[in-house]
Amino acid sequence: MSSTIGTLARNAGVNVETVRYYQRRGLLAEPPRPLGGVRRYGEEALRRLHFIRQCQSLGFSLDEVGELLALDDGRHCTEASALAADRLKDVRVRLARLRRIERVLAGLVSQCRRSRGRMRCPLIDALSSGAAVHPE
Amino acid sequence: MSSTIGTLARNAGVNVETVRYYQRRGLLAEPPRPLGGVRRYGEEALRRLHFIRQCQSLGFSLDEVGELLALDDGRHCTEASALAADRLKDVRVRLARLRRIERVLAGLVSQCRRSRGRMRCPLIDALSSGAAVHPE
DNA sequence: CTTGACTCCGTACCCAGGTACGTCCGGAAG
DNA sequence: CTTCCGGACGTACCTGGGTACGGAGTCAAG
Repeated sequence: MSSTIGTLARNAGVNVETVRYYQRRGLLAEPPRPLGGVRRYGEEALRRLHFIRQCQSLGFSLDEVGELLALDDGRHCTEASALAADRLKDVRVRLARLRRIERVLAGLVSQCRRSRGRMRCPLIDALSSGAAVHPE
Repeated sequence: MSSTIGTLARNAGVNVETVRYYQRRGLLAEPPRPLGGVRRYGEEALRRLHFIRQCQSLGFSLDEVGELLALDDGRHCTEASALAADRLKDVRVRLARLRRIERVLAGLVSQCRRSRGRMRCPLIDALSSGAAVHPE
């Protein structure tokens, strides 16, 4: 059940170069090469790639993925959850920021719709003056 | 009331190099230089810098800022609000993505807290298996 | 007149997260 | 045997949004 890098990459849904890149970054082991032959990757490598992608989809950077991998034996729950809590905090900050942006943009767009050419564009004006953009 | 690049940058709260960078990107005019002298920047440049920063704080890329600047006479409300609507759509997509991440991370962290070392770390396990990470 | 702060300009570099390219080499199919 | 695919490896390049460097010129104060 061991595959070449191309098959591994396809199964994991990543590019061959990405697999190599992860190896260069030390996130993925390079299996030994049987004298001039082709490397073979097993289940382990595939699981590892899934792990990395899951982490990324939760917003962990590749550096953080490295830290999580060091805890991969399942026995450092405290450390791992601390890392996740950091990430969560960060996500909440970004969420708040994005919600503000949504509010402001939605307000500007709807002002524009209401004022159909009767005056200067309220959107442009708001951007120029700073009004309504930082309404705290 | 005209200032050198350093003063302008301080007033706008950006780096001198950033001002130059915007000039290179065509977002900011370069005032003529009086034969071997030092360029002078007026109110206009400061307003422009504020405009750019406001746009950025709403998530517009510098390319989009360029488009908005082309509409800066306040008479292209339709185009400007279309741009903003695009941005808003995008913001909402990112918001949804981030909300999912928040949900998953919060769930994992609280599982870890509840299971205090009684088993393999549920966070690491979830990342390895993919369970709970893509719960749609 | 000199010193020190500032400006000008071009170019190179930073970060993440890869992608692309060029060359060589092994293995399998025809 | 040749042909061709795909892997191996190293290096260069990409995007965005800047930052840093270095040598030269300018300006104002002492």
